[in-house]
Amino acid sequence: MSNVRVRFAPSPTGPLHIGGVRTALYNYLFAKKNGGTFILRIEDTDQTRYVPEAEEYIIKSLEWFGIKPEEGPGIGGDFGPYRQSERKDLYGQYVTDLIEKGHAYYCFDTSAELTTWREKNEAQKIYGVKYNHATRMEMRNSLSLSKEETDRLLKEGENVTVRLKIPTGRNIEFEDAVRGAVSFNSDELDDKIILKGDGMPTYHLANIVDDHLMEITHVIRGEEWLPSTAHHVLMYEMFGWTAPSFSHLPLILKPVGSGKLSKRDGAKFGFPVFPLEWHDKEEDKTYQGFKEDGFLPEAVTNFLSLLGWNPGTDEEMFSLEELIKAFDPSRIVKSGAKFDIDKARWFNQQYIIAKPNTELVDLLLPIATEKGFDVSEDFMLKFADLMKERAEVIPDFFTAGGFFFEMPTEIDQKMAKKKYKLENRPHFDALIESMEGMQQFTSSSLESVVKSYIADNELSFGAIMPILRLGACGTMKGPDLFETMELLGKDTVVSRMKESIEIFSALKKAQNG
RNA sequence: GGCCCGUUCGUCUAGGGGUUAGGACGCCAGGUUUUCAUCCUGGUAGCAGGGGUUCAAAUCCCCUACGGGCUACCA
Repeated sequence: MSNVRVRFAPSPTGPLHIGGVRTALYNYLFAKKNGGTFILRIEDTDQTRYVPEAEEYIIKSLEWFGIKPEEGPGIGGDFGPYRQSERKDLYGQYVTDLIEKGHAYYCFDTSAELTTWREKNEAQKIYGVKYNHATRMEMRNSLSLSKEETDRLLKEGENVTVRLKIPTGRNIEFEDAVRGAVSFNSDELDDKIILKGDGMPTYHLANIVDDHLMEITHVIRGEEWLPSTAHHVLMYEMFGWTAPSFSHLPLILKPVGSGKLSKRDGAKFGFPVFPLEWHDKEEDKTYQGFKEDGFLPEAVTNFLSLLGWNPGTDEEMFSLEELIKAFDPSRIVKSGAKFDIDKARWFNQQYIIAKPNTELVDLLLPIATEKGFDVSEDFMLKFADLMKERAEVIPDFFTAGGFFFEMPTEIDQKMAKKKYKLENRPHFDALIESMEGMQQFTSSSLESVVKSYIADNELSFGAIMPILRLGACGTMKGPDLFETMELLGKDTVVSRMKESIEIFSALKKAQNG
């Protein structure tokens, strides 16, 4: 029995984005690989940025991918509650502990004062001024103020925060499982706030306390946390706790340009950055998710797993189960990866092709119904089979295979003019007549009827086949013509052909003047 | 500005002293298919730059450049 315990700890400030999904995925894979436990913890300590729908969205998204937490809000577990807001009362004693040990101190500066202070410094071209060993005595806190003054201010109780007292002259070194040794000079670190004016802990405190209390053994999170890990390591030391192992994941970057992938990039580049649809109330805007854009969850996890990790072999098709077997955190890449939607689409196509037709129908039938097409499950089964190799995403079935449901209003006129010869009209009329007379309208009988007609009349395939396709489908692109016709059915094919031949003839006559 | 992390085809990556620097996506060409797609074959294209160390450097060291992250009473 392994005691590996990892957590995915998102902040419910909005929809989970694709980078978050990958972080969750790697945590999940690592836990499963080691027979450990994967925990979901909601870090909702920032009440100003809290978005009520976000938590449910996060849970639903993970569910869609098949990433199941064993402990978490709504799931339970022995280490709950799993929402930090519900753990609020628990953090106080740890703050007191740090203050008593002389590792933390009270501050009375208001945020407005701090802002003014920073601006004043910036005006003198001093950028990124820090609240630290060099400046703390100029500020209003329990270190710089007299005991009486401190007590008085504490009694008033307004604007009281608690900061970490970072020791000077320390070299803080820790081993990152992805990056190796990382070191910081403690003189460069700021005295981070650990308890806010509203009584809520900041990420830094809550995270360390909860990771300790929940017995987290491995912290796998985004690279944006690397700099503050120095603080975290120091805090473990101050508390006298053993720090977990740290792995900092490379960031997922924009496909072009620079910077990490953001919410707006989806709209900008025309691909989703969220798993599921998200309605942003503030902007009154709806963002499509991977699901709505017709991606399969298993394709997305496969693609995402390879963005910043590789198995060390040439293999790249991995189900979630196979990923668990293959996952090795030591093979996580150090540098950021640009999001490549083309590759994501390729993966999706591979998964569509491999997916059983019945499962495809589960996805396709509701869409067909929504579009107002009255079709049977059996029809959709055959449709899925014929179209699956032609779809990168689910909607492609309907854009590329729309003619299975209705004759396109826009037919490929250019091709019709090129391939249709007026003198062949009698042949098409004859072919339509033979089709009408067929008992069995199957692809094989259709094939023999058409092919023997072509042979008997010493015609070329090129003179007949394209027109048959165009006449029945309106487009040159599609699955095997005879199988397509079989699925379309005799009545549809015959009536479409009759109409089309008239149109083609008219087109040709107009062209000839 | 400061601190930290990074840099191999356009993109994702393998390769960690001796390799014709490998694979995948994309793109191009050919084959298969009466079309399209799938599939198959081939091609295209890369070690950021400069110094060291070494018989030998993509690989180890240093510098530079570039990219990224952090620098909030946000996570």
